[in-house]
Amino acid sequence: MLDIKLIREQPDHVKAKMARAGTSADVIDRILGYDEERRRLETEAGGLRNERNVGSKGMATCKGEAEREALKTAMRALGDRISEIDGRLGGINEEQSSLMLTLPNLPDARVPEGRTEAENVLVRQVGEPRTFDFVPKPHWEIGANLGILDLERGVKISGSRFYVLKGAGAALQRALITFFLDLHVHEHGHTEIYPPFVVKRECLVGTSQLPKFEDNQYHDVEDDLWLVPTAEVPVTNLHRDEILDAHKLPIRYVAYTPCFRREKMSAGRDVRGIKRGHQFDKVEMVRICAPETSDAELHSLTGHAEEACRRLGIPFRTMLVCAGEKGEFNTLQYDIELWAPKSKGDEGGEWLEVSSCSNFGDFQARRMGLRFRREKGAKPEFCHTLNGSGLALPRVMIAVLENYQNEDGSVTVPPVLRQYMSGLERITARE
RNA sequence: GGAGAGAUGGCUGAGUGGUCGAUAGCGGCGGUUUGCUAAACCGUUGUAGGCUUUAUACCCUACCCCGGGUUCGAAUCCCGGUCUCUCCGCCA
Repeated sequence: MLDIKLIREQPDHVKAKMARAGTSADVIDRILGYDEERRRLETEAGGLRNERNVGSKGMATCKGEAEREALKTAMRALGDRISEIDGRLGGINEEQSSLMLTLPNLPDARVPEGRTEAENVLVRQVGEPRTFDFVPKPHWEIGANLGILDLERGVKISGSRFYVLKGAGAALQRALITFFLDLHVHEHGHTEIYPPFVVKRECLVGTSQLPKFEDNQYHDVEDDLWLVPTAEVPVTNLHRDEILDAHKLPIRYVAYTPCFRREKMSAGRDVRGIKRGHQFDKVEMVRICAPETSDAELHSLTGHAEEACRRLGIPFRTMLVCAGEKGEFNTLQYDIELWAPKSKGDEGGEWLEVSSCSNFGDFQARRMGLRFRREKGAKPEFCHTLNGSGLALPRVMIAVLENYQNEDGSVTVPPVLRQYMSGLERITARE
């Protein structure tokens, strides 16, 4: 959420920045209209309340009965006017705040211009795609041949875009999760969190999935609980409505959770394999910090995600995401992509997005009342929040299977994962 | 799931219709005293909006879990909800 004062004082600046991501400026004018009306009514109601408070105090020390009745009548009239104004105020507040909740964030000046993925800017690439001396297979074939990935039975029990991992496939996923957690906890200084996998509505509002992306969420209507689409939601909301001591910042959390997404919009896209499903596992890093350190935090966060890729020994590249492609609620976003040589089947390989590292500035913090205090007696200020995957599992699985495949159909286990797989060096077909 | 109790400032805990943003204690902060520490004493100590103003000053308003209601007036009375605790039942 943006600061209403900023909108009020620099509307043209706000409009110009929002235009970069293709957002219309009309909504700003509507908000300003509501804001002006709101403040006018609040001032009016405040004055009337003051009048009533003074009058009511006089009531206790009133002398004559006639005077008392007259005062009572006058106060009752005042009360009626106040409730009338409050009624209008309630409506206006609701209109204004629901508009405020739909506004995007203002992009950082470093966000490149552009509408599509093609306009993202390459920041760095590490490693070169492997050249094969045999014809490599896509992961769905590798997985099926090894008996570690069962797409058909996933569909049978849960519907399209669900899959089953089996044997060494399930173990590989578990190894990746543990590897990522250990890396970010023991070497990158994060505290591990195990959060609930369902949250209240207000949490989704806090991190901005609601109201905008309601149709992408799995929602239990009976208890109004929502399956988390990412660990970002429960973990960032851990400190909602809190005022943190400055010396506790930055807070660095890492959490493994499954993620649930309807992905209604993308029917027909990325249908082959396990690239895009309704349920996937992810290890997510979340940071809460003071405003002046969030840029450094974003870069360390991105570096930590890159390190996970580096240790897997798979080529990756880091992209600075352009205005039209980045998440509309962050200020700056880096995507990290792992090379997958046959992910598009006969069309060949592609860079798979396995992490998205974003700085949200105070946007989420405002929505969830997440503040900190620099020192005793100082005014509370909004924190900055960030998050980034470290990493998203199915796509890492794709990259591992496709990059580490051998001519005989087996898959070499990346050295860094072997300690998490009872020393297994190679996944081969089994009964 | 059943029965009962409760929710008040950073914490503990008073307050049952007006003089209550709220007694008191603890903690915190400032000060006095003081070889040091401790103790004692004095003072101070919430959030947000109106509101960027020379000023974190003054003033006004709201907030005692949340939402409604009664009333001239609600922390206090009534209704609904949420959460917590105790006991019982059930269960990884």
